Amino acid sequence: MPMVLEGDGGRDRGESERETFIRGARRRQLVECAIEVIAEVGLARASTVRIARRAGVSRGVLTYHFRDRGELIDQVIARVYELGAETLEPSLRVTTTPREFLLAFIGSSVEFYAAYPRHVAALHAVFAGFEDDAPTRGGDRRHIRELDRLGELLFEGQTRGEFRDFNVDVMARTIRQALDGALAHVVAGRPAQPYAAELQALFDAATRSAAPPSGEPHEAHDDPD
Amino acid sequence: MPMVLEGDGGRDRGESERETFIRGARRRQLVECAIEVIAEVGLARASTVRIARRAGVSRGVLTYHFRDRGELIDQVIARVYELGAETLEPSLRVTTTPREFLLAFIGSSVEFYAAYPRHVAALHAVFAGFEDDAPTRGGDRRHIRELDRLGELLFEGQTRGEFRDFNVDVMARTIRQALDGALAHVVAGRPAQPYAAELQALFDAATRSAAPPSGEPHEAHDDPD
Amino acid sequence: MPMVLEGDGGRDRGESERETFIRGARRRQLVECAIEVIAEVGLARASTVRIARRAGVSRGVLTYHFRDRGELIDQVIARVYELGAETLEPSLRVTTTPREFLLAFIGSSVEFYAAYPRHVAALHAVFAGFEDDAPTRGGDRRHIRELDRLGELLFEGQTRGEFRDFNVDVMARTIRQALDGALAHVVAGRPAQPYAAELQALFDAATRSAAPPSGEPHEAHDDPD
Amino acid sequence: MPMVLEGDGGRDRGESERETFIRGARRRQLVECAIEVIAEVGLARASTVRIARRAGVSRGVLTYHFRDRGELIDQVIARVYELGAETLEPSLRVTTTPREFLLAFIGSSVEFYAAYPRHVAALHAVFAGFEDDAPTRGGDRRHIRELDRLGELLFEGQTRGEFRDFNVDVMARTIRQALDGALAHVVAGRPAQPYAAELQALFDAATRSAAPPSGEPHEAHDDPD
DNA sequence: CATGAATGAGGCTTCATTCAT
DNA sequence: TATGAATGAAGCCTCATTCAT
Repeated sequence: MPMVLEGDGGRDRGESERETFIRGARRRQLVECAIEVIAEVGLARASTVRIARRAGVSRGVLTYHFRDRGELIDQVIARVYELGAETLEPSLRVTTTPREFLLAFIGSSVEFYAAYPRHVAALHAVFAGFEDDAPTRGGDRRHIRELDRLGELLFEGQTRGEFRDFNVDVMARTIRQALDGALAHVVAGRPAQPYAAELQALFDAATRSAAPPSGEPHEAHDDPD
Repeated sequence: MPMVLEGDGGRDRGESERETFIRGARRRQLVECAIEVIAEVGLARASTVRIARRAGVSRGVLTYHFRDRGELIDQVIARVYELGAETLEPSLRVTTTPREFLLAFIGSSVEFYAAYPRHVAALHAVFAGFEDDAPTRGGDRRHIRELDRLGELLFEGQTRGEFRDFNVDVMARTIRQALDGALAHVVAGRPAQPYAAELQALFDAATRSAAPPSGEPHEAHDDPD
Repeated sequence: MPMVLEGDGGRDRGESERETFIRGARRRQLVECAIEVIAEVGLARASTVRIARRAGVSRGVLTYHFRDRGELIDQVIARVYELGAETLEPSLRVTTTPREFLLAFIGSSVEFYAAYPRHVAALHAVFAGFEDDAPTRGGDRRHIRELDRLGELLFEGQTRGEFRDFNVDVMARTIRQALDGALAHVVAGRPAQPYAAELQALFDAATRSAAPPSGEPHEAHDDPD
Repeated sequence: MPMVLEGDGGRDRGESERETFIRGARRRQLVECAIEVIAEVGLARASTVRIARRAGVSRGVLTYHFRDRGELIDQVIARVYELGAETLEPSLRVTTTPREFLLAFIGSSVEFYAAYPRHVAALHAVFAGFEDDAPTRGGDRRHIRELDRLGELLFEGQTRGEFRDFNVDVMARTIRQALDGALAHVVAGRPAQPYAAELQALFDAATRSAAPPSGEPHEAHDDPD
């Protein structure tokens, strides 16, 4: 979940275009509080009362600004994605090859985690808790789109000959999972940069197309789907 | 969490209440039901009433056989670890080098997921939900031990020269995360074997030391010392 | 409640005259366990499971020997009254005047508490908890009879001129309450004999018919009923 | 427990949540309902649902206004102590000697019981039920303070020569118990005043020193020192 | 805009009791 | 006689939500 490749920065834009400024500010503030609480106690324990208490407002405010607890959670997701996009995009834009992109993606993702550990932890907790909620939620689709996007880049690398002939979906998913692992590391308060460097080296080694020795160490490159 | 390297097979066995055979059978049956429900709806939504309904018994039966919801969950953890140990051990015992061990570990882990997708999904859900529950749970320590164990093997591989000079903790954590990804894939009903093969290739590439002698990528070179 | 003037020693005699000896022994043992548990944790928390555990038997045994939890409690009451009668009667029989009787009654009651603090505490807890149970319980009536009995003796003392002209019911009730206070003192582990001596002096002073000074310190000796 | 010598009138007032007027009124109303229910069925059977039903509100209202059932009970205790202090203080303030104080204390205590029989019965039930609940409760300490206070007065009476040389703790405890007996009498619907007069006479007789000068039983002899 | 008040569903647990063996 | 197994009622609590002000 922590992978953020694109962000539309506040969905619902246009749903009620005439958002008063104060209303918007209030909403953002509440979303920040929700993020903190979720990061600290998990999604299930992040009750509206707890979030309201953190914000120093009454319970009703939440249901006033957000029709639903669900909508609040959606805004949490949107906010973190927005932040993620802001953080990642500059680094990614300057890359020129798939390999560079991959390394930059890993590196700036971890940097993002280090810069906003609570935000990302909250997002992670939200996705981890979604098995408990309604099966289809806003963020999930975004999530899928991300996997697709990373997949496209890996595929492009293979086409260019930069990457070896791995299954793109497996690799994309594994990268995502590896970054989740980095998140746990960072959230635990341990140094981010070395972890990022290790991951970069790991996936560089895992993807690069050094002439594979004959003898086929492992079978099957069939589409695992 | 899906990594299972060791299992003590039924914790608390004989703790002052001798296990009647029938009692043991009932408990196992209830644990299986709990596993199914947790796998389907997640830990938080796996209420005692839902589990009891699944088992076709009254709610009280659960608190009769398990002092606590917590104890039931503990038994779920124990059961899956037990199964995992049974499944993995044979494959792992016959390995002779760290690399073989690594590949076998990945391969038979995914096999395990394919054989017991619901069980492993339940275990995964349990650990995912633990951030919300009491911080220290029985299975958690087991978990740590696993990471240590895998780390030791990776280190041994580096010592023998089979593996390159990566950070052992990062690699171990990443492997674990990658297997979690495999679990999601398998639970979604997609073929396990090709996914396993891809992961083996991925981590083989990610771990192997420089260019091994051609023709023999890096076959078991049992330290002749 | 701790006042015990008469005991019929095991009511229900004749209800099932052919009580096997073993059955009777079992029942007595269970009653003793119930007494201990009630004395320790109070009536409300003295659940059948706790009592059974204390006795080292299964829960079913209780409902086997006693149709009801209520019947078990009744037996507890009966047992303590029985003990009380055994303890008090010798002391009381040798008295020859109402004043002697009163002092002996107070003294041997407190001795009884000191000899069987847990039993008496259990009885006390049972009566304290009865407001929660069915309003009319076996022991209650016995209780009333006791008050009557003490009242008769006080009245006899007044007739003989040994006692002053107090209201008999009020005095009887107050003596009973004072003994309850002694029970709390004894159960708390503090020395019984001095407390008894003080109570004897107190009620000796309160009842004796020294020529009351004119001037009427207090009005109304009307029947307070 | 029915002895009320001092009351701080509403504990916890202003504890971080300022008492809205309406909120305060609601709370008081609910406390009154709780008092009625407890007086009628005892503490153990005074479930939240019963209290809510009595108040004509939903169960949730209770946990909305009182974090806990325990807090509600605490408020019951506080309320009755508050009432007791209001009732007793005027009578006690005008006394000038320990003996007067003792008689006024007994008299106005019973008056209090007669004025608020249900309230006092509830308090009594609460304390009777506390052996089953958490051992240390708010009101308990207040209780101890009362015994101490009465003890001090008795001691002062001995020092002045008004009272004979009894053990102060035993006498204080016995007075308290005697008042409990009066409560039972009053709650049963029988006339309070004659009972009070009897108790006054009883403890006057029980405490007074030797034979006081005839004609003036023992009128206030303010220590002229 | 904001709040306090109220609601009712849902969850976990304890417990007395019944039943089949 | 004794036991383990099972049941269902009742209690307390948390929580998301609605409503009137």
